[in-house]
Amino acid sequence: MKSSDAPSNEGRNFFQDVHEVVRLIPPGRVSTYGAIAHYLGARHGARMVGYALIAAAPALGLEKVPAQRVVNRNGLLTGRHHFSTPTAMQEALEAEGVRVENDQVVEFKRLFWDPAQELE
DNA sequence: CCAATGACTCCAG
DNA sequence: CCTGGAGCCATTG
Repeated sequence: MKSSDAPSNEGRNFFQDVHEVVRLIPPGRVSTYGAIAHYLGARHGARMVGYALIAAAPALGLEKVPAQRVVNRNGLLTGRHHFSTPTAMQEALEAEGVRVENDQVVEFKRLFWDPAQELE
């Protein structure tokens, strides 16, 4: 197994790790890609975390990954376009008690949940 | 195998 | 203060 043999064999481990952290996010809280990436070691870059959620998108019904609780560092719902509906992400957040205004999480800094800090 | 894209982040002007 | 460009790493074509 070198390059084109087992791409998702070990890679899936990374996704599963992201899924676990995202799943551990308490209701009414939000996290960021950078925080998750940093918790995993900040070696993969924040972008990979987003890709992990894309890979987790079909897993939303299987793994129950609350990707709506994951936003970018600005608290902006960058990935809402990847949801079933462009408002699904905001609706889900508001259902959790998180207010979203102009595609941005209100009091995001206060609702920010850092796995490396909370889980330590 | 090489090139392009992307749910991001940081640095510089 | 706000806008733009480069960096990073994995997935996809």
